[in-house]
Amino acid sequence: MVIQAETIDKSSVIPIYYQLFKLIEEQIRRGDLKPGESLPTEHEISLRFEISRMTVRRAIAELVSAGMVYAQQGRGTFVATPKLDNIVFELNDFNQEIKERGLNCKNTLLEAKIIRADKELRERFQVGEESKRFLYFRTVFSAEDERLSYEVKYTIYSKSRPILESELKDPSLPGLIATHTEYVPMSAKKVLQVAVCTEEEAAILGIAPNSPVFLVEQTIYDPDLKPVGWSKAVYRGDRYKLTSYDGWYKKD
Amino acid sequence: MVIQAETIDKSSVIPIYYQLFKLIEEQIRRGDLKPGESLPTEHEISLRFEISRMTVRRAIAELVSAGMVYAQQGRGTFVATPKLDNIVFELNDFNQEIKERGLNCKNTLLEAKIIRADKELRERFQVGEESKRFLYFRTVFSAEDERLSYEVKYTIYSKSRPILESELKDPSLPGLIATHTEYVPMSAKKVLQVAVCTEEEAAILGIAPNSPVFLVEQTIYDPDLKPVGWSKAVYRGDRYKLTSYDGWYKKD
DNA sequence: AAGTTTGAGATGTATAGACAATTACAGTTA
DNA sequence: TAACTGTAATTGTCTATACATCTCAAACTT
Repeated sequence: MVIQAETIDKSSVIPIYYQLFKLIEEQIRRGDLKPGESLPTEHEISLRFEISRMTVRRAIAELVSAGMVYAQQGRGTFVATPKLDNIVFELNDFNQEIKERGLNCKNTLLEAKIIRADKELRERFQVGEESKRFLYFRTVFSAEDERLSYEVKYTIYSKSRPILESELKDPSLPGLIATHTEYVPMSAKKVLQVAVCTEEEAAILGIAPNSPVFLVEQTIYDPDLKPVGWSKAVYRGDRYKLTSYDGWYKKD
Repeated sequence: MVIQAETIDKSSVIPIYYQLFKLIEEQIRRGDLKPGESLPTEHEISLRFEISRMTVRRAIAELVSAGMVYAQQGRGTFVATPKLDNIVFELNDFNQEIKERGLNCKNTLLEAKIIRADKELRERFQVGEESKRFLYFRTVFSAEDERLSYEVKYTIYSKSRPILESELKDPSLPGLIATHTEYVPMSAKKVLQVAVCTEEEAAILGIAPNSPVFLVEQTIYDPDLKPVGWSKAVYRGDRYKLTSYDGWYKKD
């Protein structure tokens, strides 16, 4: 991994740490630095640009606080996986807390197949007639043998790869996109609504038809903001709630 | 403003900057340092605790990033005003976007009265038999003459003040607490759930009974984490949705 | 073969000092 | 009086250095 030296101007009015921050940020966004990859060590960077290690640390601190990298004492600094898992309101992964509680939970693959694109799907993905096929997944999330949510996912079919059950360990839409397509999931838009469930959803989740549910529609974008994945998830209204804390006492 | 020196232990395994951070945070929470007030200068703090100015800056940087203080070059560092309006997911004010769109919207006071505390209410506010009375509000929010949400609010009755219609310009729970009680709203806990509306709620909102709705329960706390307000709001499921953007491209 | 120790390399904390940039204010000048 | 000027105070940036702490792997011991 090479960071180019000529892009830092020590005589500029723009602080050096900020220039370095922007430089590394750019590399990550371009994909020159991929998630999981390590940055050069602080020592290396300070030598390459002939700046103090403290200044390098200041730049890295900004990246850490932006959530783009994480540092591990004794190991190094690494590019973070874009946090589609959210801090904001735990919307990203409704199931995060359940998993953290150590409950016996699992994802089950109900169906996975290649489908022909229809007009609606092509519009959603902003693609023309040339994209004929999509991948289609149906999964169920359950904890303690109780089905809690049901999700339908679509992504563009661009790699002919068998769909392995084992991959369902990360059945998230970004995970599936990374595994089964050539696209890089980079950002997400999520819309949360309330709804009453359909007959089909009620049957799958084992609840009464027309029960209230959370409905989360998610669109995943690649670095060029092209939509590369779409999903619709239904969460049992009697099993999920979202809690948020505001103000200065957040952590207590 | 005095920060006490004996509370920093330079030989502790806990970093000095963190001890200082906690110390100042505590002062702000206690109200020893009030919003708008200035902190001692970095130089003063470094002298008082006999630590380096860079270490002081590190502590202050944490406070800045936590949003508790803000620094102005050439002037000083000041305690920030707590923000109960949230950025996280616009949950704080479901109606914020509607208001920003410039729609013709208003809050209507349906009812405001003093009520006797029952057991449930006393438990919710963690008060004993001595607190006999509470304030009770019922309000409706509407836009373009359509009723969109309905909210019930409770707060401790501690000031005998007439309830003025004009005050309903800020009918938020923190606003009502600040106006009608001696308490200072400092933080909030919100729980979002889905539900089907009751007959009463359906009648008020002009929707069918058992329609799906967002249900937001909010508890407001004072600086001592004592609950000083509670509300329950119902939002029409067919009129509200929450959108969030995640990932690194958020700003683009 | 399995466990232990050691050391190199990485990030974390802390210091002391220099200079830059901004603000506020007092003093000077037109 | 009004505008300008300079100076002190304050935060912002940057350096160079020292040592602490953690990780990993190689070397060593049992």
